Amino acid sequence: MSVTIRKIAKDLKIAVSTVSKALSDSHEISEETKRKVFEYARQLDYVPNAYAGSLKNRKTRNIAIVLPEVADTFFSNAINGIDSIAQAKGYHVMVYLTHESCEREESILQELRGGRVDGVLISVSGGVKKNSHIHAQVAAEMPLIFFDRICDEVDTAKVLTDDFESSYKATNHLIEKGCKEVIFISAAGNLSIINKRQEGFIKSLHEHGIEVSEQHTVLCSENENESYEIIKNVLSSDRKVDGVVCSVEKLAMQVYRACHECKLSIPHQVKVIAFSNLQIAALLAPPLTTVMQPAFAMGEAAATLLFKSLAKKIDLKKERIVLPSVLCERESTA
Amino acid sequence: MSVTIRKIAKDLKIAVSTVSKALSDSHEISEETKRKVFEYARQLDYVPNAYAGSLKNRKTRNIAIVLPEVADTFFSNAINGIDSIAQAKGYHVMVYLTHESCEREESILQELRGGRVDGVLISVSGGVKKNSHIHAQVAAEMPLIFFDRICDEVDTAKVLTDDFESSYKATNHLIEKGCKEVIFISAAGNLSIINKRQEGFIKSLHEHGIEVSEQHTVLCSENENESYEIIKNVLSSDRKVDGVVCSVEKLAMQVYRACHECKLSIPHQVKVIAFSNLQIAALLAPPLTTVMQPAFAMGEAAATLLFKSLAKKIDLKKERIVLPSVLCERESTA
DNA sequence: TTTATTTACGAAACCGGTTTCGCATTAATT
DNA sequence: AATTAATGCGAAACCGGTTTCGTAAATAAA
Repeated sequence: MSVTIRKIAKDLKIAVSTVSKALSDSHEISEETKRKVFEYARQLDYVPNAYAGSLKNRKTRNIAIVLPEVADTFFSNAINGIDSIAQAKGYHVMVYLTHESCEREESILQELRGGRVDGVLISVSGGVKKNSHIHAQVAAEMPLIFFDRICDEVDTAKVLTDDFESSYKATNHLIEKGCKEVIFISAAGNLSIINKRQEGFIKSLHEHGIEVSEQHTVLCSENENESYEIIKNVLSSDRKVDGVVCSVEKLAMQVYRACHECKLSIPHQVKVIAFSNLQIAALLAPPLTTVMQPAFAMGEAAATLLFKSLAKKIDLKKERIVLPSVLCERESTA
Repeated sequence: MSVTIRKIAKDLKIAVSTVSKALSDSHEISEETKRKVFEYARQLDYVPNAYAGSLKNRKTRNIAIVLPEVADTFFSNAINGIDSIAQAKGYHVMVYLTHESCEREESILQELRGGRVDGVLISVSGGVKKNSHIHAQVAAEMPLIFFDRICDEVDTAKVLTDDFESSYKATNHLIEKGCKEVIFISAAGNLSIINKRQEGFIKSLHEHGIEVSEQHTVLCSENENESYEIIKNVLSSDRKVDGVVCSVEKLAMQVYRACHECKLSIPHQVKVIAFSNLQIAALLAPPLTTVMQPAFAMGEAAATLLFKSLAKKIDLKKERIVLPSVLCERESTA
């Protein structure tokens, strides 16, 4: 049995409401009484029940982060950014992993409608089924903010990077370095950010007078080894691919593996650039040129929007924040 | 206003308790009534309030993970392991980052006593202040389980790896590969796992007839660049260090940086082995020999213990699970 | 037929806070 | 001195569920 305000009230022979008001430092209560209550509460090591009050005022001081996975530098840094703001505001963070499953994402969002949290920050899964209706439904009942992997159809706040431009620049970079046969690889799924990146890639090809075909975009799998095999096949084909834009961090590893396996030298035979936030990119063999997203700042921005919304200071529907990515040139594209 | 059982009761002209029982499929309620209630609930898209019931039965179906950081492969994999079990059991996961600060850890644990969660999984911070009394206090009120970074003084369940043995083997490995001047580097903090690893290191030196001095163990900093400088100084000194055991993943990066900077060839001049779960260790220049901890399995084990405890099936005080680490030999120690 | 038991449901307490409102007592105003 | 306002506190409702207990009607046993 933990200590409650009723016990304090009983022991001090005062009303429950008096204790409650005293603890919240209400002006209705005399300094004398407050002192007594605070003193006794401290003595009993009173910790208020986190959810008792949440029934009445509908505030849990919990927020949810819904994302595909945590073992990815972008996401873990984003969590860090969100957490830094949440901790400062005295909020608690719940983490939900979808593992790219739409079904899971759907059931998670469904559950979140039960008032377990005050708001949701989400980076949508890359599964097949579309569940934007669920997103919209949740957003109608509580603040919901997209970060990075957004859902265009849902009318709420979004925090993202300049995917189109940065992918365009990344592709330009490869071509300027002399690549003739560039490919764009992505994992399965129908993600807006990947589409944007692919569009940027295509724009670059167009501008360099390259005729774009389906062969230029390679669709990998969610499974690492499958992706590896697909990449190996493409690289070892007689197309003589000499440039790869990896739209996601995970695939960069498989490209490296494939190049090692096929005895293709990076950057001499194949140049590689990847969207990645890996800190150790500089220590790879060879150091990997990356498009680094401002993951921490995006997390901060998304969380800040959420708390402003909770304080009724803004209308989420009007918010859209775009932060720039940074191209870090290294030896893999030298 | 979300829909509540009271609204359902009112609309259906039956009692609140009837609705509650019907929804929980109680035998007290006729199939006929249950059907009506379920039907209407589905129609209104009823989602029960997550915390209303938690007041009465003291179950939130939330668990907390308290750990130093999330941008570390060990921790992110451990979270994955925990989450996999939690999701299966229908529990929700709250994540708390301490950033190695004891003060933060203390205030987090203090807050958790307010019944926000049903149990805690913790990997303690490496700060200076000792706060095992808080751990003990929390453990007295609710299930608390240590994983990896344990707190010996607190009498509750612990899930860890064979730190002593694996460090002993790692050091043996270096010496067998011909290293004469081996050092052990660790970050600041007073962690049991680091102490164990250091003891294993020292045992190996002893057994190989090496006289152990303070010089053999190098204390780095929490700050990356400070650590880098410290490591660089040691490696470039006239001691001719030719073997490094990194007790934490983060430091391996700094060792690589330092070797590159000082033009020390790995493994020819310096051999490096690190406690690390990095998947891309094999892609570093050169591939890094690692002691891999079973992070996912440890998370699973810890979560499983927690849920057994919540089901009153076990006494946490008697539980202690030790999982073996695996030495992955690569070129950095060739 | 009478009594015992089961079935199906309702009323109300309860969990631990917050908040509204009412009522003394004291202080200020006329 | 009489009226008004402010102060300090208590009783009780409330949030949205669960759970206990009581009871009327239907069924079974005596």
